[in-house]
Amino acid sequence: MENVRTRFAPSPTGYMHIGNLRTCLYEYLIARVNDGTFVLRIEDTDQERYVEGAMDAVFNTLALTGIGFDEGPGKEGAYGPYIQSQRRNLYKEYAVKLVESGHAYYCFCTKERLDSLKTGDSQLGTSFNYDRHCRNLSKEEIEANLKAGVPYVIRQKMPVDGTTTFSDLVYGDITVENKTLDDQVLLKSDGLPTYNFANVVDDHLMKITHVVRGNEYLSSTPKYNKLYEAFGWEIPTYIHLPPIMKDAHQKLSKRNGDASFLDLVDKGYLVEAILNYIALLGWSPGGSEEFFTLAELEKAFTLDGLSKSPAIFDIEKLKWMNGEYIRRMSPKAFLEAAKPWLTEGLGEELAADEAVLTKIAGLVQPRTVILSDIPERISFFGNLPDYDTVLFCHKKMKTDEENSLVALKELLRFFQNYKGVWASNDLYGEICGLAGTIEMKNSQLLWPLRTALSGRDVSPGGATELAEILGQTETIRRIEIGIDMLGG
RNA sequence: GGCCCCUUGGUCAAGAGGUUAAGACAUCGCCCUUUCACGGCGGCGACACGAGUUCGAUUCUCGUAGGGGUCACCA
Repeated sequence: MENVRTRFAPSPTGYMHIGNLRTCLYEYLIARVNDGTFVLRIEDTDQERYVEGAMDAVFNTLALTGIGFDEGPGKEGAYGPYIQSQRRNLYKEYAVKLVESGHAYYCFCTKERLDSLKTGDSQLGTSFNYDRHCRNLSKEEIEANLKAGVPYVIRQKMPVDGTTTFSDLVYGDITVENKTLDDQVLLKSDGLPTYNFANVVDDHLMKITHVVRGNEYLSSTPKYNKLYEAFGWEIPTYIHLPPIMKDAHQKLSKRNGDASFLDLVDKGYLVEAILNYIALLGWSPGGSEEFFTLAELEKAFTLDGLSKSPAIFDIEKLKWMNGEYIRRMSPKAFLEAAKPWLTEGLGEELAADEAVLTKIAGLVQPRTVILSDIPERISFFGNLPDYDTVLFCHKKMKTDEENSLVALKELLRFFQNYKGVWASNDLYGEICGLAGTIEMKNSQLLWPLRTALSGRDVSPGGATELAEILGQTETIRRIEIGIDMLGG
């Protein structure tokens, strides 16, 4: 089999959103699974829409995800350059070739004429198609216009009747009537190619075998095929992907911050989890295994698992998967990843204590869904928040303000005299023992303790786990505060 | 509006003529438990509709409805 070559061809007009990334991922995987080549090509022929920094976003995203390209900017292969603006002089030659072979023609129509055609059409409620005014100009007219320097574009000459059928790997065979095909512009009056034209020329020149893109291109694909045929080039395999939706009606858009890959990373989603989740949006591995690393996807990916219908981006499932990835990390890896967030929650000073940091990380790891949850949940370690004494009342724990006060007084005495090992398990055992001797339920000591230590209705870890981290002095101080608040 | 595409629970999705129509997320309940979370067990919940083909259609065909895409000298 010939060498499979796929390409990711972003235009630098904004950041990478989840939909772009998924397309990129699939293109990469199709190459990998076939031992093929993955090419990165930057399509920047529209100078007006160019966005500063957009190229960096592409490179950063690829670097972060581990999706490596085999050829592209900075990694020249045999078919460069890989930035379209650096190929600008290449396309005209091909457009002219098409004119000569009778598959395209010069068009001298003015913008004004085209505009009036359009408004006429929209009044009729029909779609706009160029009226082919210049399609049959005489040789003399063309020569004269060119000589006089009249601005022109080159248009593709579409067949007037018959049908065109193309084959897509996910959508099957699709047939359209040729009369619906517009004589589209190939070369703009500035001498640069349109996207559709540059795409075909570049894909051919770069020997792309599998064209993977969003299904919004489904309706222009017949025009592509006519171009390939006109040149006598081999038509690539098409793989059109359904969109990723924000809800039932709207595609994920660049406007929405959540749709940006880099934003999700900033919010504390793990790169691996995002990649794994989006791989599953529009592709099914067949079995029931849902967890795939990039390396595993490179082996497991199959074209027949691709779906035709749009998928809604479900942040809830991503969250779940992110939590799973976090729980599967080694404590060391988690500490590493969570460090900035832990520091934010604890403050520089407390976070500098490696032992404390490690313990808190241990408490927080099984409870974390996204990293950005962390700071808020652990801030009480550094500063006891103001809290209301109703927190001491818990029906199931059988506590109220009255018996909580009793409990805290007992606990204060206990901690003041405690000489044993300052570790959660030891403390837990001792406190349960104490409960027995003063005839209270374990929970009637533990709940008030946890409340006094955290000032929160929920905390990552139980009473003695918090005490272990807080240390004896701080534990005593917080119990005294609790007693004070309960009017003791 | 023309043309093209899509349609299995709230969401992602298996299934490709005969299944009690998988699984996952979410949700609900129970258990575990020093709060929360984790974990375990269980519940609720779907083939858009109508014809046709067939002994039999979620699965094939045609319509209808709903949704999406596309109709630029943008990509």
